[in-house]
Amino acid sequence: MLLLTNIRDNKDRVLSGLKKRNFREAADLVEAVLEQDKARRTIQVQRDDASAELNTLSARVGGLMKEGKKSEAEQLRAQIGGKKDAIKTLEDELKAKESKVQELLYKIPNVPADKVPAGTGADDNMNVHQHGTIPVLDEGSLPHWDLIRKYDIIDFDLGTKISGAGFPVYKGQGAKLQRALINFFLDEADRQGYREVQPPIVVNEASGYGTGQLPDKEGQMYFVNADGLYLIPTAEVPITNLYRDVIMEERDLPVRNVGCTPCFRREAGSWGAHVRGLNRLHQFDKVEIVQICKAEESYNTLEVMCTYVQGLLEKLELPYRRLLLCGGDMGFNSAMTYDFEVFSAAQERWLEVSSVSNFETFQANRLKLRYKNKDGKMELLHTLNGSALALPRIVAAILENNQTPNGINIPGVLRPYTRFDRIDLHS
RNA sequence: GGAGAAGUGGGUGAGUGGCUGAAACCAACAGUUUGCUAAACUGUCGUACGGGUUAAACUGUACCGGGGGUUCGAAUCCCCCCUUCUCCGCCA
Repeated sequence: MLLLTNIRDNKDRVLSGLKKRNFREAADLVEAVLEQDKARRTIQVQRDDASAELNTLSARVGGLMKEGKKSEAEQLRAQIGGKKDAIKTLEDELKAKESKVQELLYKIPNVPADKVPAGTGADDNMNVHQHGTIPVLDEGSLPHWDLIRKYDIIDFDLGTKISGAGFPVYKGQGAKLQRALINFFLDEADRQGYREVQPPIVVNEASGYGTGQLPDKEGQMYFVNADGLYLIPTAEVPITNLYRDVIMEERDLPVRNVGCTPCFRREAGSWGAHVRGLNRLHQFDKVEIVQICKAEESYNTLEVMCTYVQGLLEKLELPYRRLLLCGGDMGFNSAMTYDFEVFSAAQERWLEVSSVSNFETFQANRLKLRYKNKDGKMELLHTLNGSALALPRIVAAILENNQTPNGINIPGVLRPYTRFDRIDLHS
């Protein structure tokens, strides 16, 4: 959520920023917010004045009672009675205006950072870094959805039976590969100084609002009706919400947390040609890094997080590229996002395996996540997060890129974790 | 799930209808003193949204777990909800 004061004071900057998102309603929404806010302030002045008067009169009643001037007190009391309705009305109007302003603010996405290019979609993203060589596969090489069948390591049919489409069952070496990747990612993060956390994977409504999944993406989350809880779409939600309503000590900054959780995505109506196999699932595991830092450090932090993600991909020996997302392709909450894509050789496609974002104060404003700065003033912190990494597409790329006639080679860095070097038919 | 108790500022904790935005203590911050550290002393010490000002000063309202209600007036009384603790039950 944007800061109202920011919209008020920097309207033009906000508007030109939002333009990069190709967000058509921006101008109307900003106008509407400012208008409603102005009306709100007018009402607040009236309400405050009326309440002040009531408070003064009430105090006078108290004084008269004390002095024993009962009849005068009674008189005044009767006089006050009539004013209460007016205050009540103003109070209600104020609340209505406040929620109107709030509602509008919820609809305005974050303002992209200066460096973010304008654009409407994936074609306008900037390829800012590429690494590794695209493997050339032998004749007869298979896409991962065939490989998992051949080696019997991931089973979609079983998942469909017990849950539904998009809930695969990992078996044998497939399950071990998953576990190996998770441990590898967590160990790497640990080495970089991230604190490991295991948060709940269902969250309440307030948490959904805190990180911005609500009200925007309500339909994309699984919802446990009986308890009013949402299954998390990413560990970002619980881990960032750890800091909701928190005033940090400066000495405890920056906060660096890592967690691995299952992620649940309904992805309603998004099934199509490119979602076969592991490319898009309803449930998958992801290791997420989350940082909270001071405003002046956040873009440096974003860079550091990206470098870290690149290191992981290089250790896994996967060819990848790093994209700076254009305004039109960025998520609602983000001010700047880099996507990381690995090349999946049999599909001959780039697959997104990580998204690293700086939200600036967009989440912190909702979370009320602040610290007291040098001047003793409350200041919103910046939140960032990134996948490090999402499992399924990494698995897909490893399987496809490393396939040989004799089996699938496990990247060297994972072998201490898998305790096998190759996925083959005899295991 | 059943019974009881409790939720106050960064912390401990006082406060059962007006003089309480809230005592006291601790922590924190600034300063004085001291050869350093420590101690002592003095002062400051909530947040949000407004008004006001070039900026301040100054000033209004709201907030004592959350939401309603009673009252001229609520941290204080009433109702609902949430959370925590204790006991019982159940259970990986």
